[in-house]
Amino acid sequence: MGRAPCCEKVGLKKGRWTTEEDEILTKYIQANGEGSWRSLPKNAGLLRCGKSCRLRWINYLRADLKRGNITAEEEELIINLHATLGNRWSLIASHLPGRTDNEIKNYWNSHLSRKIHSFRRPSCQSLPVILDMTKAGIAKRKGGRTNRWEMKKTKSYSTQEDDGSSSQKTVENVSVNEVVPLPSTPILEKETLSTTAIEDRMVLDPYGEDKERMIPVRTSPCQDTGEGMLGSSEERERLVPMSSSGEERTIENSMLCPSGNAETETDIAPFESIESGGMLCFNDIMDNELLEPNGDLTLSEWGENKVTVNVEERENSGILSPNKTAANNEEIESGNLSSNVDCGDLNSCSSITSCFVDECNIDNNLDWDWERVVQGNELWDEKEYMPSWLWESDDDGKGERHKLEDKDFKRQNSLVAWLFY
DNA sequence: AATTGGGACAACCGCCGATTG
DNA sequence: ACAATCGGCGGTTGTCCCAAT
Repeated sequence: MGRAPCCEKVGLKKGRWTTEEDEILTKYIQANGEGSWRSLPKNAGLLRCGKSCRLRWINYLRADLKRGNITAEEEELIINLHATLGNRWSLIASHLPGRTDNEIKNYWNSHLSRKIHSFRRPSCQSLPVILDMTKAGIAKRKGGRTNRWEMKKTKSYSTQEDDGSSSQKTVENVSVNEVVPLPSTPILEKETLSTTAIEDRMVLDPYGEDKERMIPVRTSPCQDTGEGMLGSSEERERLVPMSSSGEERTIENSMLCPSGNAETETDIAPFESIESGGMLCFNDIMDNELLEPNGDLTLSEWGENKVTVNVEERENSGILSPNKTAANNEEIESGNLSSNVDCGDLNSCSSITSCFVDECNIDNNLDWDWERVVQGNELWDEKEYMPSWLWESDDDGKGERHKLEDKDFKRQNSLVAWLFY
């Protein structure tokens, strides 16, 4: 039996709120307090749904709301929190006084996700995605209007350049036809995902009592200096999980990326990373995609070593406890990860750092060769308009991890569909 | 000056968990 | 134990505005 609608929909006004309505609602709540949203419109004399009233009050009429643009500090915090919490906007908002979940969500979708998108790095070659739209045969635009966000960004940030902190955010000489990564973004990520953020995540760990867990902080493979979100590589190395006995357990960098080392893989680090921070890396996705019908998880990790792990065995062995599995499922079902096409836009992924950056071995000394990036443009397979990086090997040979068998052609297609639609 | 395309964001929708009777 | 209700959340849509053509 379906739920009754929250209110009678007939005769109710929809759309933008007028100042008169705002006044009525504000006065009513000031007089009677929040709550009883269902009956509020009737009592207040508003032709609005109770939910609509609540939303209007929470998002715009509350006195404690902060007005104005998101500051750099807030943006930093949002990025940090999103990396940890995923799309839990209300949780993120709770860390930003005066900001609402809706506001943050909109800001993320319109500003930050774009940044992340434009900085998406497709392979271990540390190449950002450069889509030659004319080659790819997509998104042919009529007009030549400059990307508005770029304009706004340039306009808005240029005024801040004086203090030297934001000059990195200005984009210059950007060719219209190319999605060129913002040179600033690595710095941005490096700055924003600092060790302070790690501490925050530790606090935020919903499984705080589980000492076996460690909040994984994914190091951006986009760092060209080896300094990732954690800062220096030494800092990353220091970040090792502690068992309940206080004994260090080394998981190399498997939290960030499976290393291909069998011993490391038994730690199933990527799965821990899922539940700890709601973060899923590319391999998580791949792993899900490659889940065999019999429950075996085929992990063609990083090439040569194809490791098959039976989920049941893992659970029994305590590597992945049932509740952890449940957590995984929850994450997956809740949309943080969907192995089907519904996931669609990468915006929907739980984490900026999890969706598309982590198929890379972070130990790679990442070099951003911008010239090559612009000139090379080899990411699309011209024959099929498919991004060849998905399964073509990296030049160091490790890249075979993404090279699927020919017989898996259907999977390739489904994976591509999942990634791009 | 009109048209067009797209960004920003306010608002809506549907689902879910908690609470209540 | 069950159904109804409520509040809250996240995803999506609709509308407004603006710059480019």
